[in-house]
Amino acid sequence: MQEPTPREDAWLWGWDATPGIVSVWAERDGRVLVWRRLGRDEVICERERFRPWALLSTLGDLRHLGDALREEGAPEAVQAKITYRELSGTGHLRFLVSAHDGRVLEAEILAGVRARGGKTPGRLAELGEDEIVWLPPEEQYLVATGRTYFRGLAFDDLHRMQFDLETTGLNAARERIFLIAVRTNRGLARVLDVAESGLQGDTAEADLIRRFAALVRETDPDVLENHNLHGFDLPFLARRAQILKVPLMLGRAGAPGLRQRNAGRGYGPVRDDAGEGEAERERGVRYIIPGRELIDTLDAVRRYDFAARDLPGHGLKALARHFGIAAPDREYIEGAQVYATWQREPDRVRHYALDDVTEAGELSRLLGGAAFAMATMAPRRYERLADAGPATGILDPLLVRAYLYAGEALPAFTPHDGTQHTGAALYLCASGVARRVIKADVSSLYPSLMRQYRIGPRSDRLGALVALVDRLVAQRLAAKDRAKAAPPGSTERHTNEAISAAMKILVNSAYGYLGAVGLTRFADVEAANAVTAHGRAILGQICRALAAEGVTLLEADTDGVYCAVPEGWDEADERAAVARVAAQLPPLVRLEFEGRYAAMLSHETKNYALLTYDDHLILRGVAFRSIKFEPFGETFLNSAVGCLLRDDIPGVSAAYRAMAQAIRRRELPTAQVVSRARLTKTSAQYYAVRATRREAPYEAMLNAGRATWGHGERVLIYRAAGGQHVLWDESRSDDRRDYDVAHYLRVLRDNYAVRLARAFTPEDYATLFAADNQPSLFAVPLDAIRPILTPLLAPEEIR
DNA sequence: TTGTCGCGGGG
DNA sequence: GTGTACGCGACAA
Repeated sequence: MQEPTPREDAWLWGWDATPGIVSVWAERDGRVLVWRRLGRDEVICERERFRPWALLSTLGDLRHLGDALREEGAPEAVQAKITYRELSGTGHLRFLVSAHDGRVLEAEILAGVRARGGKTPGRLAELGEDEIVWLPPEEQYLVATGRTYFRGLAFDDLHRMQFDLETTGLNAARERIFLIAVRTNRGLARVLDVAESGLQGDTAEADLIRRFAALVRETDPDVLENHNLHGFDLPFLARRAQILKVPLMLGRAGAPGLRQRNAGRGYGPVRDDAGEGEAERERGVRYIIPGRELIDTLDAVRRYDFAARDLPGHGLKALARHFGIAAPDREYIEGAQVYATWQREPDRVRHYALDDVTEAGELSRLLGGAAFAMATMAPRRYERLADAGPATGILDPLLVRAYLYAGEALPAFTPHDGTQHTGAALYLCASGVARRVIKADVSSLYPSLMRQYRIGPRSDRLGALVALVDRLVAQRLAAKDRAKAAPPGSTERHTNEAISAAMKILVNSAYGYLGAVGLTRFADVEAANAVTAHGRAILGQICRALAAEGVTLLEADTDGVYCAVPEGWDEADERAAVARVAAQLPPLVRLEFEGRYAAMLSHETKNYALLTYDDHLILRGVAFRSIKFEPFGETFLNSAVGCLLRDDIPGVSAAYRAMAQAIRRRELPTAQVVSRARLTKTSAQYYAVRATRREAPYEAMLNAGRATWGHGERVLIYRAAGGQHVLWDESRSDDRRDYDVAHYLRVLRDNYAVRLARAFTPEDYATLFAADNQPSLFAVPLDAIRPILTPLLAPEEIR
């Protein structure tokens, strides 16, 4: 492999060492404000100028300038209105033009385009991507200077403020803010609310917003953050401030008010859940403030879950519990109950809101490091990198900067030639119960293949994408080693884990970049297909080689294989077999021993249960875990599948009979049979369609005497004897247990017991899950029943 | 039944 | 000046 060169490090990190940049605010005219943190309590704002630039495919549209257009370095260039430089290579976008004032540059290019006839664009942004590269001013500045955010800073050096609004409802047009909790990573924790002011109505809310803005300015954080900040708190705050005519001065410079920027639908920020009659708000608007970065922890959560896929949901409370950051005395209040609780027990709501901001801050520290680390690499604002897709939002800017740094012309977008995109391989090789299971997988298969076979975009003359992947992989390994060597909980460890996470995201998006035709400049479907073809071949090779080692294949998916090893093997044997298979693979494709399990229930592709050697049950896939499951079903599945994998077959049957009996005798509390529903129709909408189609959640509302409800309300319902739908109130102390026994017995059988069907012959299954307590006369004794494993696919069939 | 759209979050 | 995934439920055909 090639030695690292300074050039490739400049591609990845930029080249200017200016430390401590925490925010950049640039104007089209070439003025830029740069905030730099020099110490814990010192932030300076530097006023600078940069030379706005654009990259054009032709100088034709600037010919009208005559002598006012000069080549860079020419003697007359100093007085020239616009200068240019022709980049090397064969790329399409080859003229780097610049001016003292970006508005002049824009005006002259537009004048030329209009003079050419045909188009009369009002803004450069309307020109085609094959005619021009015209970045937002901050990015022009960062690309041209080689600077990035946060050099020399650790994540905890940032001054981060979390704030959380408590409101009377979700609709900013008619509901109010009555409380704002504020917290920083430096120990501030404060609740501002309307009660403490003694004011009422508009005056109280306006006063609250003013006090909040004053606290932000006084505290002067670098970052404002919260969970769903862009989707709720900022738009709500902006709307209330507008309605109440309160100047909202939250930034470090400029006029009051939040400015908007467009953002795609991907992160779904602003949507008005107002219900009918309410003006639809534009989707995909985000807010920007000079001098402070606005960070939404929901973005970090989505990015994390994109790879990890192990989150129970994306709500703050569930996340905090999942990551173990919820305090033991955490106050919980249902969203819809917050205001009512405030009127009765204000201190509970204050506690609750402080718990919210505390968890948001912890969550940010836990998952926000990757975006922080990306901001030390890519030439974009931190807040943009925090919500950007890794391919179009990060790799693309890195490549554009790399080409300009190399003085190389950029290619035009590759047109879509209709080539079909081909995908990964997925095989279910056997279903049922297997023992002594191991998982072997290739970490980062696709980028490894890109590196191994030097597969990059055809138009990438510099080979920059594959070079970036090389550097990212090497430096990620180094960061992982540094993290491991650092003490747990230390800044050193956190920083290096964040770098590693960021690099992993970028490495894994390199393949997606290739396939994103029309979205990324260097997209190349054929290259992407070459990668997946190699991937399918490698998976097949791994499967056949493992089978030759004597193991039984269970499931193979993209880059990993579950299989069962023969009786008598110990862990050393397992590792040795995987190592022998790994040795047959190309050097950069690293097959790893990922885990070993006592047993596995293979149900369908991507749906299985595993029992670890320390007796933990892992359920994967919608067949085994879903938010829709009734609690009793979840309980039953856990115990029945647990018994199955522990080889306690009578236990499986006992779990079923016990649950059936608990339902039949109504020993099961009603809370165990409720299911969750979200009311997506308002009461009026439901009345309109009720005649044609009745739906359980709404019928439950009506039966409970609730004639009206809002959009988005979450309810718990169950089916009562006689088929009536009933609303379940968690806070109710009495429990009549009037649920529909026959219905829930069917649910137990058809939705839950059926998940174990692959583990048995049909006869044995019927015996184990007999409808009554008396197994049929012909049935075998329970302890004679053995689980089965059914082969579905021979190793030779995996190609 | 099958296909398409829209959601995930916040009070 | 953006742009995502994936699996699911709701709704329409």
